[in-house]
Amino acid sequence: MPELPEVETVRRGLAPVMEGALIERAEVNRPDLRWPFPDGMAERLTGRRVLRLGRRSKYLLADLDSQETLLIHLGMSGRMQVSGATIGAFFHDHPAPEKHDHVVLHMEGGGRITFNDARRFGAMDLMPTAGTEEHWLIRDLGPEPLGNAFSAPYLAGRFRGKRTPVKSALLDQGIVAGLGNIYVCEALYRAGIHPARHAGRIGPGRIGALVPIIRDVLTEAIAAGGSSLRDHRQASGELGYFQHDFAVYGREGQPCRTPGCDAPVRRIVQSGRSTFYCPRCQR
DNA sequence: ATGGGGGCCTGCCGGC
DNA sequence: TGCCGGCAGGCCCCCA
Repeated sequence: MPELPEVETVRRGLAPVMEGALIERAEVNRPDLRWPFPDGMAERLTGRRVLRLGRRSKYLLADLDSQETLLIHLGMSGRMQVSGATIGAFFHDHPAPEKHDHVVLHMEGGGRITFNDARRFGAMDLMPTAGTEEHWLIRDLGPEPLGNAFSAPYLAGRFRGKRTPVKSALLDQGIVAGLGNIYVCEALYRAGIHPARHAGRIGPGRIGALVPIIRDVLTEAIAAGGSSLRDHRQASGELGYFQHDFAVYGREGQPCRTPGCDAPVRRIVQSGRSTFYCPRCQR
C-alpha cells in the first residue's frame, strides 16, 4: 500500500486527529518492527503533544513538544487506523483489536491511532527534531518528486553514464525519493520509455517529459487517495486506501490501454521485482 | 563504485 | 480440503 501518494494520504487523514493533540498513553505491544524500537519509546511518547505531522518521502514525521520527532515507516503492509474520533462528518468507533496491532497511540479525548503491520517491514524511531535531515534513514534520500529540486537537469545529471535500467534508477530513493514499484511502472508507460533501457541512454527530451509525468502520476494518485477518504471503506476507519486504476501495473496479458494499441501488457522481473510495460508503446 | 540478488516477515491466491 | 509455490506497494546488506 505505501508509496508516496499513499503515505501522503495517510498523513492527511491523521493530521487533523494528531496535530495539537496529546498522546495520553502509548501502547507498544512488541519490542521491534524491522528494527528495535528506540529505548523507552512508550515513555518518550506518553504525555507528549504532537505539534505537526509531516512527511519526507515515504516517512511520516510527527514533531512532538519534547523536541523529538517520531518517524513512522509503513513498509509493505503497514496501516494506520484512526478510531474514537470524528473524521469528516462521521464518528468512527473503535474496532475490535486485530492481529498485528503493534503500536496504539491513545489520544486525549478518546481517539486512537493504531499501527498494524502484518509483515513488519515497517519501522518507528525517535530522533531530535532539529536533526531529522541527518537521521540515517533520511540523510541519503534524493529530492522530493513534487518539489522544485526535482527537475529535468537534475535527473539528467543523475542518469548520465548510468547503465542500470531506468526502472531500477527510478526506484533508487537516493535519486528521487518516494516512487515505488507501481508508480515507476505507470510513469515509464506514460513516458513511452522501455523499463530495461539504460538510464544513461535516455535523451534530454525524454527526460524532460518524464519529470512532469512523474509529478502528474503522483499528484493524480494523491487526488484519488484523497477522494477515497469519503467512501465507505474510509468510514470504517481505514486510512490510505487507494482505488487501483492502473494502465499497466498488475495487468499482465491484458490489452494496452493506449488508443489504437491492444498489445498485451508484459511482465518481466528486474532486480527481483515485477515490471509491467507495453512492449509496443515503450521503447 | 555500482548493480544485482538475498533476506527480512506474513498473508493470500491459484493449482494440483 | 489441504498443501505448496509464487507473489506482494520496501529497503538494508552483502557480494561480485
